[in-house]
Amino acid sequence: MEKEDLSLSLSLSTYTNHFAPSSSSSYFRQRMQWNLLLPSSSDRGAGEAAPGDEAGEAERGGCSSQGISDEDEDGDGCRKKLRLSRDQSAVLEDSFKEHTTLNPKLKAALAKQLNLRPRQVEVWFQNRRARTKLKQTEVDCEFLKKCCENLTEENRRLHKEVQELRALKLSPQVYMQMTPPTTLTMCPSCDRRLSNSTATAVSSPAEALPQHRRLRANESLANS
DNA sequence: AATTTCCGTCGAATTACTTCA
DNA sequence: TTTGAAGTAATTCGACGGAAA
Repeated sequence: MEKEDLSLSLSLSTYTNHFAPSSSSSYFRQRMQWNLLLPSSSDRGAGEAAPGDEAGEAERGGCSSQGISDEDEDGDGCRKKLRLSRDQSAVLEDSFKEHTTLNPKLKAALAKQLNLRPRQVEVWFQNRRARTKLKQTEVDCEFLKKCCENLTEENRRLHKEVQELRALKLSPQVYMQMTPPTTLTMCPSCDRRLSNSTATAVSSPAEALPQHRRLRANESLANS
């Protein structure tokens, strides 16, 4: 189901570390399950961040777009950036683990629970998907780089081998002692590779990468 | 049944802002 | 204190699919 979260942990951990929600994952998961069904008034909104809480920073700046009132959508046109509180991020994150896409019902429920506008929830999910994709791209890129290095090395080795064989051919004494090429069914290199091939998990990026993508494609299908 | 229009959502690109080293 | 980089919320735009007319 959630393979991509592996790749996400990189970026997200740096982000969530700001808020240091140590071991709060299960707490939030549970909380979300309850709250999505029973949005509680005790759930403080971002704008109501307690003093000393990191969430308080969300209100810095005077015209925060945080808060649920729809009248302040743009108003003076200022685009103050809110910082989602630790709680808000955790709930959204948990929700994203369940579904990477939103349906209108979930969007509304999350918005209500988190005291955000539905649009903000929508934007968060969009950006979150974008981050997921970016991370996956980085992982794919690293993998291809490794494959490229391996192939380069293999190519170098084969070139060397060809040179050695040519040298042998030019040396008559050694050459005459060799088995005629017509009876050579498999060169040593190929032979070696053949015996190794079963032990190689992934033989080419072309094989492995599509599998990456297939997994994710299946996941998104399952989520839709 | 086929076409058009509207609406909601998406991804991609970009901007604007915050935080931190 | 200033500055640049990184992270991310928000905006814009074009594409697409589904529902209604």
